[in-house]
Amino acid sequence: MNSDQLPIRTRFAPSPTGFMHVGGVRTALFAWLIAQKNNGTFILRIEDTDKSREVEGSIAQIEKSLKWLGINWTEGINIGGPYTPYLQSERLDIYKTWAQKLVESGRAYADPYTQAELEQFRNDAIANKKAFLYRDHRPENPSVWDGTMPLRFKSDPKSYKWTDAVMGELSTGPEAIDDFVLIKTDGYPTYNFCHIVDDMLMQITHVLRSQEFISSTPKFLNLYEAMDIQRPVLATLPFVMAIDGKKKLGKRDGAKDILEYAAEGYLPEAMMNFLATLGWNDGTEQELFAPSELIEKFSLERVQKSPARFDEKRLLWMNGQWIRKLSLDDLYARSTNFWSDAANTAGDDAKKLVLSLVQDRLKTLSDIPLLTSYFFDEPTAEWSMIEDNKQLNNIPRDEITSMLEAAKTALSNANYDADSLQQTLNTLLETTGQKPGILFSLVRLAVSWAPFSPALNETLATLGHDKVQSRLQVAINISKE
RNA sequence: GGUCUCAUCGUCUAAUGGUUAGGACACCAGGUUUUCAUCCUGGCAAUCCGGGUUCAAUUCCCGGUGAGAUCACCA
Repeated sequence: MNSDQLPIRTRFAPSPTGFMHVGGVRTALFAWLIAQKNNGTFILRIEDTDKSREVEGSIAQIEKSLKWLGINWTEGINIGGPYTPYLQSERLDIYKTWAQKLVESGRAYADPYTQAELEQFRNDAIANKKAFLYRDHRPENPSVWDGTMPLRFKSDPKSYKWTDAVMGELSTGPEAIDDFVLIKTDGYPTYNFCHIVDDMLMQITHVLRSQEFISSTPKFLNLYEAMDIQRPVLATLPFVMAIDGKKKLGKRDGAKDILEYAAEGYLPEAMMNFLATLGWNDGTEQELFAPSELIEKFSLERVQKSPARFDEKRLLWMNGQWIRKLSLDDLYARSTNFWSDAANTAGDDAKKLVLSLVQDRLKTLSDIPLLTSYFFDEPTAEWSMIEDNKQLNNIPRDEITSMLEAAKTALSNANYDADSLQQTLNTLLETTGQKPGILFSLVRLAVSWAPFSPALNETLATLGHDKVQSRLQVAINISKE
């Protein structure tokens, strides 16, 4: 807790067991924000000590996810730093050294029992309605640890009170402390042991982790004492819950890969904003925070203690807000992978112009094809759209035809800029004596055959004279059938 | 079962020993010469329950209830 004067160093230390979901990313984000805010260092360490759970390609996936969000590490995997290596499987000698120290100080011993014997102890405890504690079965004269048996921590059960930077005052009784395994028989350390060693050696000042670790914290406190090391600031983050479930968001419960959101056209700014404000706020009524504002304003003290549901509707709204904040050039640069094939045959200027019309209508970048298709592809006329339209469904066919013809004539001589076209359309309203709700609806459908589109004058201007003329002619022909 | 944590609108949250308990998302209704979106206006909607302390409790205390976590040679 006396880490205030030290340079702030935080870490994110995931296991390579698959993709990253929003819960994990939020933990990384908060740790990163603390480091950024304090001009500290954010470290990426990989905890690959369970070979059976390892998933091929996970590390690359984790790196890609963090990079997409803009969470950059300046020390760690693939970068190096003063405490290399940052892959735990390459640090086995280090853990062995520290384990040996515990053996020598009498705080670790070889576990003589088989799995079956352990199982028996456990079952007996359950049968007697007692909590199972390994330390009730400590061997009297443990043999020398040669690596063929698990190495266990010889705990010193006691009550603890400690302060968590998020949760506040926490306490437990001695029952929470047991002799846990430090080194497994495969030679790898357990998380419980190696993260303590690494955090110490890597000079980590703030340890942020998710709520499931709160009940193992007393074990860590006990080990810190046994190893005589000053513990870092501990911060426990509440869970991110699935929106419909009551369980923490996890891969089994349908949590999505963060990169799926990228593929669906969410902006990293929106995702970061959303995750940061899921369980944190700055005390004002501000909802939208740019990354730089988050860095400036974030604090662990204002992190919520209770779990939060992951509300994708709020994320969607936020994404729309962030899309609208982008300059057209920036938006265009980010839209590269989202255009339809037909759109991609058009030039940059054409696409950019269309994009400017739909920017306010986008919730995600993947809405682009749906909102812009008729600018690049000839739409298929669906007369039912006129028959089902509540403004148009009572109008006789011949009147529809004559309106379309009048529009075609008026527009054939128009100047194709938005202002002139609005003039033309207004004049057309007068000459036909129609209400805008009728005439504009009809023309809009005839040139787009889309359920929605930008303002009519802008749509026409963007389509251009030739497309407008030919599409109106198609509509006229159908109206006469 | 043991241990531990949490509890304000449907959701994310603000606030305070005295407020009409505020904002945002979602939803509903109206407005902006068509539609959809944006934008604007309005509406709906919350302090888990019971005791105590107090002139006053959503806020402090205790007890319930509910929810969650953990009890691995996983992290």
